[in-house]
Amino acid sequence: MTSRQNRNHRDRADRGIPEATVARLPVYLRALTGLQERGVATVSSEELAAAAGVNSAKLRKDLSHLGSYGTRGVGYEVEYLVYQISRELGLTQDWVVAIIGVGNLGRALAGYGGFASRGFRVAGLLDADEAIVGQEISGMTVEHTDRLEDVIADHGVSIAVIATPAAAAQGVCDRVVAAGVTSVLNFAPVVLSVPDGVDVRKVDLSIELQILAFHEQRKAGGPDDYAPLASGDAPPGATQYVEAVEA
Amino acid sequence: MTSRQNRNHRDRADRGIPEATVARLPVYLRALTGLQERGVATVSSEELAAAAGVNSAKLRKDLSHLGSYGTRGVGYEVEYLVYQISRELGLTQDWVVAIIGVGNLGRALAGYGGFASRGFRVAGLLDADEAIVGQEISGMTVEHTDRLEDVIADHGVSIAVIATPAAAAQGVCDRVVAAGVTSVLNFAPVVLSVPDGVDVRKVDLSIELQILAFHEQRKAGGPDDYAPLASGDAPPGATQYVEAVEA
DNA sequence: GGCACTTTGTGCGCGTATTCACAAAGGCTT
DNA sequence: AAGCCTTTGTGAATACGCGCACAAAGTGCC
Repeated sequence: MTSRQNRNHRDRADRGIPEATVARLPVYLRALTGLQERGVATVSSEELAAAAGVNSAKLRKDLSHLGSYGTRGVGYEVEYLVYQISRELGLTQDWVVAIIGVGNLGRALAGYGGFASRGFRVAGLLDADEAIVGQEISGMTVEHTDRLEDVIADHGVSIAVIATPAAAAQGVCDRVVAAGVTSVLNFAPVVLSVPDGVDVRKVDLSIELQILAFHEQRKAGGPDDYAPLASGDAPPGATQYVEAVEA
Repeated sequence: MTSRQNRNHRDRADRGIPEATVARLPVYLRALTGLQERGVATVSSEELAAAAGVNSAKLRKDLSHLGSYGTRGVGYEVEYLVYQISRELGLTQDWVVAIIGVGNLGRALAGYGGFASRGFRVAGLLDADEAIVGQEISGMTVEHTDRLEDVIADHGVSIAVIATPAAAAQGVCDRVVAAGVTSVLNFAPVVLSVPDGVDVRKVDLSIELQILAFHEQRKAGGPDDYAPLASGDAPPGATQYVEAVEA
Protein backbone atom coordinates (compact mmCIF):
# COMPACT_ATOMS: atom_id res chain seq x y z
CA MET A 1 0.00 0.00 0.00
CA THR A 2 1.44 3.30 -1.04
CA SER A 3 -0.80 5.77 0.72
CA ARG A 4 1.15 7.93 3.09
CA GLN A 5 -0.90 11.02 3.79
CA ASN A 6 0.88 11.44 7.07
CA ARG A 7 4.45 10.68 6.49
CA ASN A 8 6.93 11.49 9.13
CA HIS A 9 9.60 13.49 7.45
CA ARG A 10 12.17 13.19 10.12
CA ASP A 11 13.28 9.60 9.73
CA ARG A 12 16.82 10.73 9.40
CA ALA A 13 18.53 12.02 12.48
CA ASP A 14 19.88 14.90 10.46
CA ARG A 15 19.28 18.50 11.34
CA GLY A 16 15.62 17.78 10.75
CA ILE A 17 13.13 20.30 12.00
CA PRO A 18 10.16 18.77 13.80
CA GLU A 19 7.05 18.68 11.70
CA ALA A 20 5.12 20.54 14.37
CA THR A 21 7.66 23.32 14.18
CA VAL A 22 7.54 23.50 10.41
CA ALA A 23 3.79 23.92 10.59
CA ARG A 24 4.20 26.92 12.86
CA LEU A 25 6.97 28.69 10.99
CA PRO A 26 4.56 30.21 8.46
CA VAL A 27 2.55 31.64 11.32
CA TYR A 28 5.61 33.24 12.83
CA LEU A 29 6.57 34.53 9.44
CA ARG A 30 3.25 36.22 8.97
CA ALA A 31 3.41 37.82 12.39
CA LEU A 32 6.93 39.00 11.65
CA THR A 33 6.09 40.58 8.32
CA GLY A 34 3.26 42.36 10.09
CA LEU A 35 5.72 43.76 12.60
CA GLN A 36 8.11 44.64 9.83
CA GLU A 37 5.47 46.70 8.05
CA ARG A 38 4.89 48.61 11.24
CA GLY A 39 8.57 49.38 11.43
CA VAL A 40 9.39 47.22 14.41
CA ALA A 41 13.07 46.31 14.41
CA THR A 42 13.36 43.80 17.23
CA VAL A 43 10.90 41.63 19.06
CA SER A 44 11.05 39.45 22.15
CA SER A 45 9.89 35.86 22.16
CA GLU A 46 7.11 36.89 24.48
CA GLU A 47 5.73 39.49 22.10
CA LEU A 48 6.09 37.39 19.01
CA ALA A 49 4.55 34.40 20.73
CA ALA A 50 1.55 36.49 21.70
CA ALA A 51 1.17 37.68 18.12
CA ALA A 52 1.37 34.13 16.84
CA GLY A 53 -0.90 32.72 19.51
CA VAL A 54 1.60 30.28 21.01
CA ASN A 55 3.57 29.73 24.18
CA SER A 56 6.79 31.71 24.28
CA ALA A 57 8.91 28.74 25.30
CA LYS A 58 7.58 26.85 22.33
CA LEU A 59 8.40 29.74 20.07
CA ARG A 60 11.96 29.90 21.35
CA LYS A 61 12.40 26.17 20.97
CA ASP A 62 11.03 26.34 17.46
CA LEU A 63 13.39 29.11 16.51
CA SER A 64 16.30 27.31 18.10
CA HIS A 65 15.92 24.63 15.46
CA LEU A 66 16.92 27.17 12.85
CA GLY A 67 20.04 28.09 14.77
CA SER A 68 20.61 30.75 17.33
CA TYR A 69 19.28 33.94 15.88
CA GLY A 70 18.33 35.83 19.02
CA THR A 71 20.23 38.10 21.35
CA ARG A 72 19.81 37.48 25.04
CA GLY A 73 18.50 40.45 26.90
CA VAL A 74 17.22 41.96 23.65
CA GLY A 75 15.21 39.61 21.53
CA TYR A 76 15.18 38.82 17.84
CA GLU A 77 15.90 41.11 14.95
CA VAL A 78 12.72 41.07 12.93
CA GLU A 79 14.22 41.43 9.51
CA TYR A 80 16.86 38.80 10.08
CA LEU A 81 14.31 36.35 11.40
CA VAL A 82 12.03 36.96 8.45
CA TYR A 83 14.89 36.09 6.19
CA GLN A 84 15.94 32.99 8.08
CA ILE A 85 12.44 31.56 8.26
CA SER A 86 11.81 32.37 4.62
CA ARG A 87 14.97 30.60 3.66
CA GLU A 88 14.20 27.58 5.81
CA LEU A 89 10.75 27.28 4.32
CA GLY A 90 12.15 27.59 0.84
CA LEU A 91 10.39 30.85 0.11
CA THR A 92 13.49 32.53 -1.21
CA GLN A 93 12.93 30.63 -4.39
CA ASP A 94 9.86 30.67 -6.58
CA TRP A 95 7.46 27.77 -6.65
CA VAL A 96 5.39 27.11 -9.69
CA VAL A 97 1.85 26.00 -9.01
CA ALA A 98 -0.87 24.57 -11.21
CA ILE A 99 -4.49 24.57 -10.16
CA ILE A 100 -6.54 21.72 -11.51
CA GLY A 101 -10.26 22.14 -11.27
CA VAL A 102 -11.64 25.61 -11.82
CA GLY A 103 -14.99 25.45 -10.08
CA ASN A 104 -15.99 27.78 -7.31
CA LEU A 105 -13.07 26.81 -5.16
CA GLY A 106 -10.49 26.74 -7.93
CA ARG A 107 -11.58 30.20 -8.95
CA ALA A 108 -11.20 31.44 -5.41
CA LEU A 109 -7.74 29.91 -5.20
CA ALA A 110 -6.72 31.46 -8.51
CA GLY A 111 -7.59 34.86 -7.15
CA TYR A 112 -6.13 34.34 -3.73
CA GLY A 113 -3.52 36.96 -3.02
CA GLY A 114 -1.78 34.93 -0.36
CA PHE A 115 -0.18 32.74 -3.00
CA ALA A 116 1.63 35.29 -5.08
CA SER A 117 2.77 37.22 -2.04
CA ARG A 118 4.86 34.34 -0.80
CA GLY A 119 6.67 33.25 -3.88
CA PHE A 120 4.03 30.93 -5.26
CA ARG A 121 3.34 31.58 -8.91
CA VAL A 122 0.25 30.11 -10.45
CA ALA A 123 1.34 28.98 -13.88
CA GLY A 124 -1.73 27.16 -15.02
CA LEU A 125 -5.45 26.73 -14.51
CA LEU A 126 -6.89 23.54 -15.90
CA ASP A 127 -10.35 22.07 -16.08
CA ALA A 128 -12.02 19.18 -17.85
CA ASP A 129 -15.21 21.09 -18.56
CA GLU A 130 -15.28 22.48 -22.10
CA ALA A 131 -17.55 25.26 -20.94
CA ILE A 132 -14.88 26.50 -18.57
CA VAL A 133 -11.84 25.95 -20.77
CA GLY A 134 -10.92 29.18 -22.48
CA GLN A 135 -12.39 31.43 -19.82
CA GLU A 136 -10.16 34.12 -18.49
CA ILE A 137 -9.80 34.00 -14.71
CA SER A 138 -7.57 36.28 -12.68
CA GLY A 139 -5.67 37.10 -15.81
CA MET A 140 -5.13 33.51 -16.88
CA THR A 141 -6.79 31.44 -19.53
CA VAL A 142 -8.16 28.10 -18.39
CA GLU A 143 -6.67 25.19 -20.28
CA HIS A 144 -8.03 21.73 -20.86
CA THR A 145 -6.83 18.97 -18.56
CA ASP A 146 -5.72 17.12 -21.66
CA ARG A 147 -2.78 19.49 -21.61
CA LEU A 148 -1.94 18.74 -17.97
CA GLU A 149 1.37 17.04 -18.69
CA ASP A 150 2.39 19.76 -21.14
CA VAL A 151 1.63 22.54 -18.71
CA ILE A 152 3.57 20.82 -15.95
CA ALA A 153 6.56 20.26 -18.18
CA ASP A 154 6.51 23.65 -19.91
CA HIS A 155 6.26 25.74 -16.77
CA GLY A 156 8.20 23.48 -14.47
CA VAL A 157 5.29 23.04 -12.11
CA SER A 158 6.40 21.59 -8.79
CA ILE A 159 3.22 21.87 -6.76
CA ALA A 160 -0.19 20.76 -7.92
CA VAL A 161 -3.34 22.10 -6.32
CA ILE A 162 -6.26 19.75 -6.83
CA ALA A 163 -9.65 21.41 -6.60
CA THR A 164 -11.63 18.99 -8.72
CA PRO A 165 -14.72 17.06 -7.70
CA ALA A 166 -13.94 14.09 -5.49
CA ALA A 167 -14.44 11.55 -8.24
CA ALA A 168 -11.78 13.08 -10.47
CA ALA A 169 -9.15 13.78 -7.83
CA GLN A 170 -7.30 10.45 -7.72
CA GLY A 171 -7.03 10.34 -11.50
CA VAL A 172 -5.66 13.85 -11.68
CA CYS A 173 -3.31 13.06 -8.83
CA ASP A 174 -1.94 10.02 -10.59
CA ARG A 175 -1.29 12.08 -13.69
CA VAL A 176 0.50 14.92 -11.97
CA VAL A 177 2.62 12.47 -10.03
CA ALA A 178 3.46 10.60 -13.22
CA ALA A 179 4.44 13.94 -14.71
CA GLY A 180 6.96 14.43 -11.94
CA VAL A 181 5.15 16.54 -9.38
CA THR A 182 6.02 15.53 -5.83
CA SER A 183 3.91 17.96 -3.80
CA VAL A 184 0.15 18.03 -3.89
CA LEU A 185 -2.31 20.23 -2.08
CA ASN A 186 -5.64 18.47 -2.14
CA PHE A 187 -8.98 20.20 -1.65
CA ALA A 188 -11.06 17.30 -2.89
CA PRO A 189 -12.76 15.32 -0.16
CA VAL A 190 -10.94 12.07 -0.77
CA VAL A 191 -7.86 10.35 0.59
CA LEU A 192 -5.31 10.39 -2.17
CA SER A 193 -3.01 7.47 -2.67
CA VAL A 194 0.47 8.38 -3.78
CA PRO A 195 3.83 6.64 -4.06
CA ASP A 196 6.62 7.18 -1.59
CA GLY A 197 8.38 10.46 -1.96
CA VAL A 198 5.27 12.40 -2.83
CA ASP A 199 3.77 14.72 -0.23
CA VAL A 200 0.10 15.32 0.02
CA ARG A 201 -1.51 17.90 2.24
CA LYS A 202 -5.23 18.01 2.56
CA VAL A 203 -7.56 20.90 3.21
CA ASP A 204 -11.06 19.78 3.95
CA LEU A 205 -13.69 22.34 4.79
CA SER A 206 -16.34 19.88 5.76
CA ILE A 207 -14.08 18.05 8.18
CA GLU A 208 -13.27 21.23 10.01
CA LEU A 209 -16.93 21.97 10.42
CA GLN A 210 -17.58 18.49 11.74
CA ILE A 211 -14.87 18.88 14.35
CA LEU A 212 -16.44 22.15 15.43
CA ALA A 213 -19.82 20.48 15.60
CA PHE A 214 -18.45 17.82 17.89
CA HIS A 215 -17.18 20.36 20.38
CA GLU A 216 -20.27 22.50 20.02
CA GLN A 217 -22.40 19.52 20.90
CA ARG A 218 -20.29 19.00 23.99
CA LYS A 219 -20.69 22.58 25.05
CA ALA A 220 -24.36 22.83 24.24
CA GLY A 221 -25.60 19.94 26.28
CA GLY A 222 -22.84 19.34 28.72
CA PRO A 223 -20.79 16.18 28.74
CA ASP A 224 -23.80 13.95 29.26
CA ASP A 225 -26.22 15.34 26.78
CA TYR A 226 -25.38 12.94 24.02
CA ALA A 227 -28.88 12.42 22.69
CA PRO A 228 -29.26 9.46 24.99
CA LEU A 229 -30.41 7.40 22.08
CA ALA A 230 -34.05 7.41 23.01
CA SER A 231 -36.69 5.46 21.18
CA GLY A 232 -37.45 8.25 18.73
CA ASP A 233 -33.83 8.36 17.73
CA ALA A 234 -34.46 6.68 14.44
CA PRO A 235 -31.23 4.98 13.50
CA PRO A 236 -30.64 4.35 9.84
CA GLY A 237 -32.04 1.32 8.21
CA ALA A 238 -34.71 0.51 10.74
CA THR A 239 -32.30 -1.56 12.76
CA GLN A 240 -32.59 -0.41 16.32
CA TYR A 241 -29.22 0.56 17.57
CA VAL A 242 -30.44 0.99 21.07
CA GLU A 243 -28.58 0.57 24.29
CA ALA A 244 -25.30 1.80 23.01
CA VAL A 245 -23.47 1.33 26.25
CA GLU A 246 -19.88 2.03 26.78
CA ALA A 247 -17.54 0.89 29.45
CA MET B 1 -4.33 36.34 27.49
CA THR B 2 -7.45 34.88 26.00
CA SER B 3 -6.14 33.44 22.79
CA ARG B 4 -6.54 29.72 22.74
CA GLN B 5 -6.41 28.56 19.16
CA ASN B 6 -5.30 25.17 20.32
CA ARG B 7 -7.30 24.36 23.33
CA ASN B 8 -7.18 20.91 24.72
CA HIS B 9 -10.74 19.88 25.12
CA ARG B 10 -10.17 17.00 27.39
CA ASP B 11 -9.34 18.75 30.60
CA ARG B 12 -11.97 16.67 32.30
CA ALA B 13 -11.21 13.04 32.82
CA ASP B 14 -14.66 12.14 31.54
CA ARG B 15 -15.34 9.85 28.67
CA GLY B 16 -13.56 12.33 26.50
CA ILE B 17 -12.53 11.24 23.07
CA PRO B 18 -8.94 12.19 22.24
CA GLU B 19 -8.72 15.21 20.01
CA ALA B 20 -6.63 13.29 17.51
CA THR B 21 -9.39 10.74 17.26
CA VAL B 22 -12.10 13.34 16.79
CA ALA B 23 -10.15 14.80 13.91
CA ARG B 24 -10.12 11.41 12.19
CA LEU B 25 -13.74 10.46 12.71
CA PRO B 26 -14.97 12.59 9.80
CA VAL B 27 -12.50 10.81 7.55
CA TYR B 28 -13.78 7.44 8.62
CA LEU B 29 -17.31 8.66 8.17
CA ARG B 30 -16.64 9.71 4.63
CA ALA B 31 -15.02 6.40 3.76
CA LEU B 32 -17.95 4.58 5.32
CA THR B 33 -20.60 6.50 3.41
CA GLY B 34 -18.67 5.71 0.28
CA LEU B 35 -18.82 2.02 1.11
CA GLN B 36 -22.48 2.36 1.99
CA GLU B 37 -23.27 3.80 -1.41
CA ARG B 38 -21.55 0.88 -3.01
CA GLY B 39 -23.71 -1.47 -1.01
CA VAL B 40 -21.02 -2.83 1.26
CA ALA B 41 -22.56 -4.13 4.46
CA THR B 42 -19.57 -4.94 6.62
CA VAL B 43 -15.97 -3.86 6.60
CA SER B 44 -12.86 -4.94 8.44
CA SER B 45 -10.60 -2.52 10.24
CA GLU B 46 -7.92 -3.33 7.70
CA GLU B 47 -10.07 -2.36 4.74
CA LEU B 48 -11.52 0.73 6.34
CA ALA B 49 -8.10 1.85 7.51
CA ALA B 50 -6.78 1.53 3.98
CA ALA B 51 -9.68 3.59 2.65
CA ALA B 52 -9.07 6.25 5.27
CA GLY B 53 -5.33 6.22 4.87
CA VAL B 54 -4.45 5.25 8.43
CA ASN B 55 -2.98 2.38 10.37
CA SER B 56 -5.53 -0.30 11.20
CA ALA B 57 -4.58 -0.49 14.87
CA LYS B 58 -5.13 3.22 15.15
CA LEU B 59 -8.50 2.89 13.52
CA ARG B 60 -9.55 0.18 15.93
CA LYS B 61 -8.41 2.18 18.92
CA ASP B 62 -10.22 5.22 17.62
CA LEU B 63 -13.43 3.29 17.20
CA SER B 64 -13.02 1.71 20.60
CA HIS B 65 -13.49 5.15 22.10
CA LEU B 66 -17.04 5.13 20.81
CA GLY B 67 -17.72 1.80 22.42
CA SER B 68 -17.37 -1.66 21.01
CA TYR B 69 -19.19 -1.71 17.76
CA GLY B 70 -17.33 -4.42 15.89
CA THR B 71 -17.69 -8.16 15.70
CA ARG B 72 -14.57 -10.23 16.07
CA GLY B 73 -13.90 -12.42 13.13
CA VAL B 74 -16.22 -10.33 10.97
CA GLY B 75 -15.60 -6.62 11.17
CA TYR B 76 -17.87 -3.63 11.51
CA GLU B 77 -21.36 -3.17 10.18
CA VAL B 78 -21.08 -0.19 7.90
CA GLU B 79 -24.51 1.25 8.51
CA TYR B 80 -24.25 0.94 12.25
CA LEU B 81 -20.86 2.59 12.31
CA VAL B 82 -22.04 5.45 10.13
CA TYR B 83 -24.78 6.08 12.61
CA GLN B 84 -22.57 5.90 15.67
CA ILE B 85 -19.93 8.22 14.27
CA SER B 86 -22.55 10.66 13.03
CA ARG B 87 -24.11 10.74 16.43
CA GLU B 88 -20.81 11.18 18.18
CA LEU B 89 -19.89 14.05 15.92
CA GLY B 90 -23.25 15.65 16.44
CA LEU B 91 -24.32 15.31 12.84
CA THR B 92 -27.69 13.89 13.70
CA GLN B 93 -28.76 17.40 14.46
CA ASP B 94 -28.69 20.42 12.19
CA TRP B 95 -26.13 23.13 12.58
CA VAL B 96 -26.83 26.64 11.41
CA VAL B 97 -23.94 28.40 9.77
CA ALA B 98 -23.38 32.00 8.76
CA ILE B 99 -20.69 32.98 6.28
CA ILE B 100 -19.21 36.41 6.79
CA GLY B 101 -17.26 37.78 3.87
CA VAL B 102 -18.53 36.99 0.41
CA GLY B 103 -15.44 37.41 -1.70
CA ASN B 104 -14.07 34.71 -3.92
CA LEU B 105 -13.65 32.32 -1.05
CA GLY B 106 -16.94 33.10 0.65
CA ARG B 107 -18.68 32.52 -2.64
CA ALA B 108 -17.01 29.17 -3.03
CA LEU B 109 -17.98 28.20 0.48
CA ALA B 110 -21.58 29.25 -0.10
CA GLY B 111 -21.75 26.91 -3.05
CA TYR B 112 -19.88 24.07 -1.45
CA GLY B 113 -22.03 20.97 -1.43
CA GLY B 114 -20.13 19.31 1.37
CA PHE B 115 -21.83 21.54 3.90
CA ALA B 116 -25.46 20.80 3.25
CA SER B 117 -24.79 17.12 2.86
CA ARG B 118 -23.68 16.78 6.45
CA GLY B 119 -26.33 18.70 8.30
CA PHE B 120 -24.78 22.12 8.01
CA ARG B 121 -27.28 24.69 6.86
CA VAL B 122 -26.02 28.04 5.63
CA ALA B 123 -28.50 30.53 7.00
CA GLY B 124 -26.80 33.74 6.08
CA LEU B 125 -24.26 35.36 3.80
CA LEU B 126 -22.97 38.71 4.97
CA ASP B 127 -20.58 41.26 3.59
CA ALA B 128 -19.58 44.82 4.36
CA ASP B 129 -19.27 45.83 0.72
CA GLU B 130 -22.38 47.62 -0.53
CA ALA B 131 -21.64 46.41 -4.02
CA ILE B 132 -21.98 42.82 -2.89
CA VAL B 133 -24.91 43.23 -0.51
CA GLY B 134 -28.12 42.32 -2.25
CA GLN B 135 -26.51 39.94 -4.71
CA GLU B 136 -28.02 36.53 -5.01
CA ILE B 137 -25.50 33.75 -4.43
CA SER B 138 -26.32 30.08 -4.36
CA GLY B 139 -29.94 30.97 -3.78
CA MET B 140 -29.27 33.34 -0.93
CA THR B 141 -29.30 37.09 -0.78
CA VAL B 142 -26.19 38.68 0.69
CA GLU B 143 -26.97 40.85 3.69
CA HIS B 144 -25.01 43.71 5.15
CA THR B 145 -22.76 42.96 8.09
CA ASP B 146 -24.66 45.61 10.00
CA ARG B 147 -27.30 42.96 10.39
CA LEU B 148 -24.85 40.37 11.72
CA GLU B 149 -26.33 40.22 15.20
CA ASP B 150 -29.87 40.02 13.85
CA VAL B 151 -29.04 37.20 11.48
CA ILE B 152 -27.34 35.23 14.23
CA ALA B 153 -30.25 35.68 16.60
CA ASP B 154 -33.02 35.15 14.06
CA HIS B 155 -31.65 31.96 12.59
CA GLY B 156 -30.01 30.60 15.69
CA VAL B 157 -26.58 30.53 14.09
CA SER B 158 -24.16 28.41 16.11
CA ILE B 159 -21.16 28.35 13.80
CA ALA B 160 -19.63 31.37 12.12
CA VAL B 161 -17.44 31.04 9.06
CA ILE B 162 -15.15 34.01 8.66
CA ALA B 163 -13.96 34.59 5.12
CA THR B 164 -13.25 38.29 5.31
CA PRO B 165 -9.98 40.06 4.56
CA ALA B 166 -7.45 39.70 7.36
CA ALA B 167 -7.95 43.20 8.62
CA ALA B 168 -11.65 42.71 9.27
CA ALA B 169 -11.52 39.26 10.79
CA GLN B 170 -10.89 40.06 14.44
CA GLY B 171 -13.64 42.64 14.49
CA VAL B 172 -16.12 40.26 12.96
CA CYS B 173 -15.00 37.56 15.33
CA ASP B 174 -15.56 39.76 18.36
CA ARG B 175 -19.06 40.55 17.15
CA VAL B 176 -20.14 36.99 16.49
CA VAL B 177 -18.75 35.91 19.85
CA ALA B 178 -20.58 38.76 21.57
CA ALA B 179 -23.71 37.58 19.81
CA GLY B 180 -23.33 34.18 21.40
CA VAL B 181 -21.54 32.11 18.77
CA THR B 182 -19.03 29.71 20.32
CA SER B 183 -17.62 28.01 17.23
CA VAL B 184 -15.69 29.82 14.55
CA LEU B 185 -14.12 28.55 11.36
CA ASN B 186 -11.56 31.08 10.27
CA PHE B 187 -10.24 31.42 6.74
CA ALA B 188 -8.66 34.81 7.25
CA PRO B 189 -4.88 34.71 7.62
CA VAL B 190 -4.77 36.03 11.18
CA VAL B 191 -4.63 34.54 14.62
CA LEU B 192 -7.96 35.23 16.23
CA SER B 193 -8.18 36.03 19.89
CA VAL B 194 -11.28 34.69 21.61
CA PRO B 195 -12.45 34.20 25.19
CA ASP B 196 -12.44 30.86 26.92
CA GLY B 197 -15.17 28.55 25.81
CA VAL B 198 -15.04 29.61 22.19
CA ASP B 199 -13.52 27.25 19.65
CA VAL B 200 -11.64 28.51 16.67
CA ARG B 201 -10.41 26.34 13.85
CA LYS B 202 -8.25 27.84 11.17
CA VAL B 203 -7.90 26.96 7.53
CA ASP B 204 -5.01 28.67 5.87
CA LEU B 205 -4.25 27.98 2.25
CA SER B 206 -0.99 29.83 2.16
CA ILE B 207 0.39 28.01 5.20
CA GLU B 208 -0.29 24.65 3.61
CA LEU B 209 1.62 25.68 0.53
CA GLN B 210 4.52 26.87 2.62
CA ILE B 211 4.72 23.55 4.42
CA LEU B 212 4.76 21.79 1.06
CA ALA B 213 7.48 24.12 -0.14
CA PHE B 214 9.60 23.24 2.87
CA HIS B 215 9.45 19.54 2.11
CA GLU B 216 9.83 20.11 -1.59
CA GLN B 217 13.02 22.02 -0.94
CA ARG B 218 14.27 19.13 1.12
CA LYS B 219 13.58 16.67 -1.62
CA ALA B 220 14.89 18.83 -4.41
CA GLY B 221 18.30 19.56 -3.06
CA GLY B 222 18.78 16.86 -0.51
CA PRO B 223 19.19 17.58 3.17
CA ASP B 224 22.24 19.73 2.64
CA ASP B 225 21.13 21.96 -0.15
CA TYR B 226 20.03 24.75 2.09
CA ALA B 227 21.56 27.66 0.17
CA PRO B 228 24.28 27.76 2.78
CA LEU B 229 24.03 31.47 3.35
CA ALA B 230 26.71 32.36 0.86
CA SER B 231 27.95 35.87 0.35
CA GLY B 232 25.40 36.72 -2.27
CA ASP B 233 22.72 35.50 0.02
CA ALA B 234 21.20 38.87 0.68
CA PRO B 235 21.52 39.40 4.38
CA PRO B 236 18.82 41.38 6.09
CA GLY B 237 18.88 44.92 4.89
CA ALA B 238 18.11 44.45 1.24
CA THR B 239 14.66 43.18 1.89
CA GLN B 240 12.86 41.90 -1.12
CA TYR B 241 10.82 38.98 0.11
CA VAL B 242 8.38 41.21 1.84
CA GLU B 243 5.23 42.75 0.50
CA ALA B 244 2.54 40.47 1.93
CA VAL B 245 -0.98 41.87 2.08
CA GLU B 246 -3.18 38.89 1.64
CA ALA B 247 -6.81 38.19 1.13
C1' DG C 1 34.17 48.29 35.55
C1' DG C 2 30.65 46.29 38.05
C1' DC C 3 25.99 45.23 38.98
C1' DA C 4 21.18 44.67 38.13
C1' DC C 5 17.97 43.55 34.74
C1' DT C 6 16.21 41.35 30.62
C1' DT C 7 15.69 37.67 27.59
C1' DT C 8 17.37 33.67 25.23
C1' DG C 9 18.25 28.69 24.88
C1' DT C 10 17.34 24.25 26.81
C1' DG C 11 17.17 20.25 30.29
C1' DC C 12 13.58 17.84 32.23
C1' DG C 13 9.19 15.83 33.43
C1' DC C 14 4.62 14.92 31.89
C1' DG C 15 0.89 13.78 29.10
C1' DT C 16 -0.61 12.29 24.48
C1' DA C 17 -0.31 9.69 20.27
C1' DT C 18 1.18 5.85 17.60
C1' DT C 19 2.30 1.24 16.67
C1' DC C 20 3.22 -3.52 17.62
C1' DA C 21 1.78 -7.77 18.96
C1' DC C 22 -1.26 -10.94 21.04
C1' DA C 23 -5.02 -12.90 23.73
C1' DA C 24 -9.95 -13.09 23.55
C1' DA C 25 -13.98 -13.66 20.84
C1' DG C 26 -16.88 -14.86 17.31
C1' DG C 27 -18.10 -17.41 12.93
C1' DC C 28 -17.86 -21.35 9.87
C1' DT C 29 -16.97 -25.92 8.42
C1' DT C 30 -17.04 -30.58 9.05
C1' DA D 1 -19.44 -29.99 19.07
C1' DA D 2 -14.86 -29.33 18.22
C1' DG D 3 -11.39 -27.11 15.97
C1' DC D 4 -9.68 -23.76 12.68
C1' DC D 5 -9.59 -19.27 10.89
C1' DT D 6 -10.43 -14.40 10.97
C1' DT D 7 -10.64 -10.10 13.21
C1' DT D 8 -11.35 -7.23 17.14
C1' DG D 9 -9.89 -4.82 21.34
C1' DT D 10 -6.14 -3.50 24.14
C1' DG D 11 -1.72 -3.86 27.13
C1' DA D 12 2.78 -2.32 26.65
C1' DA D 13 6.61 0.01 24.50
C1' DT D 14 8.13 3.85 22.00
C1' DA D 15 8.11 8.35 20.12
C1' DC D 16 6.67 12.93 20.19
C1' DG D 17 5.23 17.42 21.64
C1' DC D 18 4.55 20.80 25.22
C1' DG D 19 5.60 23.95 28.80
C1' DC D 20 7.97 24.98 33.20
C1' DA D 21 11.73 26.76 35.15
C1' DC D 22 16.39 28.10 35.28
C1' DA D 23 21.18 28.85 34.05
C1' DA D 24 23.76 31.35 30.66
C1' DA D 25 24.47 35.46 28.15
C1' DG D 26 24.05 39.88 26.84
C1' DT D 27 22.67 45.11 27.71
C1' DG D 28 22.85 49.34 29.85
C1' DC D 29 23.07 52.27 33.85
C1' DC D 30 25.88 54.37 37.24
